[in-house]
Amino acid sequence: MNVAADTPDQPTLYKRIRADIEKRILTGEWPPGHRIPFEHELVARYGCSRMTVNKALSELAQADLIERRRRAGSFVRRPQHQSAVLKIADIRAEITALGRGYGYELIGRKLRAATAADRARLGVKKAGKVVAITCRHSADSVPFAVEDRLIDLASVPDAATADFSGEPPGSWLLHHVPWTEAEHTISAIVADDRTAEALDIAVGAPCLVIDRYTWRSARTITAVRLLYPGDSHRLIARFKGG
Amino acid sequence: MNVAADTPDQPTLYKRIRADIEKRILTGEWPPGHRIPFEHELVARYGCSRMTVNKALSELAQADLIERRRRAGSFVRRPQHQSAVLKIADIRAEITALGRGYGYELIGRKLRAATAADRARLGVKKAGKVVAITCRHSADSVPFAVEDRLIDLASVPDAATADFSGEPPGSWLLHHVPWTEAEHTISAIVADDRTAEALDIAVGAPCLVIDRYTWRSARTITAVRLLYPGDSHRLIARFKGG
DNA sequence: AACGATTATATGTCTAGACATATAAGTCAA
DNA sequence: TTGACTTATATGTCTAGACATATAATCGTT
Repeated sequence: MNVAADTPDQPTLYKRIRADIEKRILTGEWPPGHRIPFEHELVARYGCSRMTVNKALSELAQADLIERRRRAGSFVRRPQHQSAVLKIADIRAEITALGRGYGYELIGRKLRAATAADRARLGVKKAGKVVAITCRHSADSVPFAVEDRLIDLASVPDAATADFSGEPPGSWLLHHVPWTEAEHTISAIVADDRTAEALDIAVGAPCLVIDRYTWRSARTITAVRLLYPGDSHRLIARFKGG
Repeated sequence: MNVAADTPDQPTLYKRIRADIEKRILTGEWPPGHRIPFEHELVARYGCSRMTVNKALSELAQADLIERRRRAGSFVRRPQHQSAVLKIADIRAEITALGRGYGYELIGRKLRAATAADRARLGVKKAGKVVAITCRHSADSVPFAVEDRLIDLASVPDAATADFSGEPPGSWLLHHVPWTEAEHTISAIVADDRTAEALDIAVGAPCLVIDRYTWRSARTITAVRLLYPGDSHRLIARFKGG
């Protein structure tokens, strides 16, 4: 009954069905708009029950490779082309992955009542206290990135007493505030005097900027700006689409 | 039997189970490492069959919110923190989304045998022909981005005769080569003479650079470099993690 | 030709079982 | 204490059905 009973079915059947279809889509054998065989046809082809086929197709639909339409069938989707997965690694992990020695240095730390600028940056309206932190990450003692961060104490009271001289605030927050959401904005600037000195680069040299705004259940946690020397740092994003 | 029989079960049951668990994770009620109720416990709680619970948990595992371990149970995962979804829209879509008028201008187009530099950029070893294109995208007649592209004719023969004077090569490729994979590298540079003139910005002004390398079934299609004025362009990436 | 009602059908969800399998935990011997 | 063996159990996959539902296609009427 099973057409492929002779092949070594190491992966489970539904995974094989999913891989078979994905391959045909990715190689272009089934171009966008092509109708995939109906579930009952795949049931006949693979000699399995409908639930098994359904699981394979559901996962393909979840991955946006196909679109499923009631009564009509399942169709290969037009490539999406707009979303890529961007790896924004922890800076320490990034540096150690390069086989270089990680260094961290706290430059400044202030606890203050939120100024108007602080509130705008955090996107909060109510007055409150914040911690402002400036620090530097280095690779083999060469400046790698400078970090300028604001933490909302209303959301993370523990940050008031935390000691950031030994542990970077990003890492501290990761262990104290689980499951946040964030938005990154990537842009480019040229180094001003302060930035140039902190990164040990020339004034006017290009810098890659990552602004990260983090919240948790609609509550602001932290806003951070990371500045990287533009000629030495790269962000990699991969995607599947068109 | 169904505990929530009184609630309006608009979404299907497995979606409600998934949403219930996701909410507890995202609010921190179930922190990383916490063991989620066993499938048989959820079966009892929701009064449904195991397959329904299993579908909910499988999707949560696929989204990396939980980790499933045989014999041990399902556990809330530590936030990932490294992957964000980056929206890299089609430039025309991006400009029209801003409510501005899109303009396109072909600056140069050459068909030539691949030089050593071309082969390095495309990541191919064999000699062959390529099309090199330089063009500019503008918003309300203001330069928005300059594009410098190489297309491998061995993979896309039609590009040899395509007319790129009216249609941007990115858009043309999208309609002629379905389902590709790509890698983006984002960096920052300062504008040199040529770039400054093309973007109508000052020499030494910061530029955001996106290098996109596209392939299809292990076959190179195109390599493109997009240069944006660094102070006016922003890339946004969203993610769920820590 | 245009519109409204009916029907057929592919997907969406669910059930109540089944056996496979990895592995945590317990057992026992060296 | 350690290592080898056994056992219990939670997940992984699958079946052979079922009914619900959205909608493409058909039919009938104006």
